[in-house]
Amino acid sequence: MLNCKANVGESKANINGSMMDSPCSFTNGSPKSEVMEPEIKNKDVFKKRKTMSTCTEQVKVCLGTAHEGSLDDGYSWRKYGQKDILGAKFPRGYYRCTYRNVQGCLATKQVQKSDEDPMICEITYKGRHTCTQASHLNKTVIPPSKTKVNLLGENKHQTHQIKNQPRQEKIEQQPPKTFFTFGSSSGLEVKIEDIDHKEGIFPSFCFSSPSIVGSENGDDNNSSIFSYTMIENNLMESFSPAFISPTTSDIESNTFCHWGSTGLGQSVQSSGSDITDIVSAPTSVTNSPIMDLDFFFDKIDFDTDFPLSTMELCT
DNA sequence: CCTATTTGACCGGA
DNA sequence: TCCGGTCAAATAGG
Repeated sequence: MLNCKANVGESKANINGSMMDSPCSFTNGSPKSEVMEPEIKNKDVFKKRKTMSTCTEQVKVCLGTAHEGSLDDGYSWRKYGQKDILGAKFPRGYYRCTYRNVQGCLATKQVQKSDEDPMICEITYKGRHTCTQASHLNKTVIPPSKTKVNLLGENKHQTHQIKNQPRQEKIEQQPPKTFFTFGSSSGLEVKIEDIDHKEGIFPSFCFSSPSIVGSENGDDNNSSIFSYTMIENNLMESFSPAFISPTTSDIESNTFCHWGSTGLGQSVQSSGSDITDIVSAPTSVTNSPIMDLDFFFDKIDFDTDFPLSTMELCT
């Protein structure tokens, strides 16, 4: 955990410059540890409310024709409640990590459909995964054949959003500092915003579906900027192995993004700080040298600058 | 039988 | 008192 903090600090990845203000309290040995220990002695206080709101991450996901169950961030979740929220058209679902009891993982998430667009799910993550989920590691790299990712830095409140909005490529007002863009104009757009904290709690997202190749929508992605192949062969090679390899020996996933496939193009937007966060964690574990991602991301605009030859590799 | 989901009740902060 | 979050019994599914 100290590493976590240290990395956050060192990784100048914090474009916003506010990362050091993070209230994230996931610090080993901290008396304020959020770990909720079962209060066996006193059953009356069993339902004592947790206070782990310091680390949250909000994500908006457009489901398209899929249902929310198909959303897969790489972790296993178990639903423990559903609640009608005042002023919201749709009930909010409450999920906790499947391994809560087994491994004491306190990660939770809330899923609620957007009022404005039922196709959009707002997912709020709370807490950090302390579990080690094999499924998470296994699912790491199953990207769609053609994707377009948009990772952009946000200055406002580091909120993560994930969206699938074919009609709007970008809705941010702030000039993006860095971004990838996977997927076509008709694809799934994923926007990630980090609201309350400066650490990436969930460094990766996986929108997986059984159909990856030859999906009914596969032909719609001809306009994709680059494909997974391209990412793997070109983009990812630009990073240290510790960063890109989902199969490294470390338990903590070193993967940056998970791409499953819905058969639709997908795009991901993430703040640069998150990218750094993602990188930082594995770095602290592996001690592997890692390149300066800020430099990297600041230099690249995948929408326009990626070599055409690379695109051709993807076809 | 085991695990996951549903759903009404309960808790407690605002 | 309201309402969001959680619990846990009932239920469903493999």
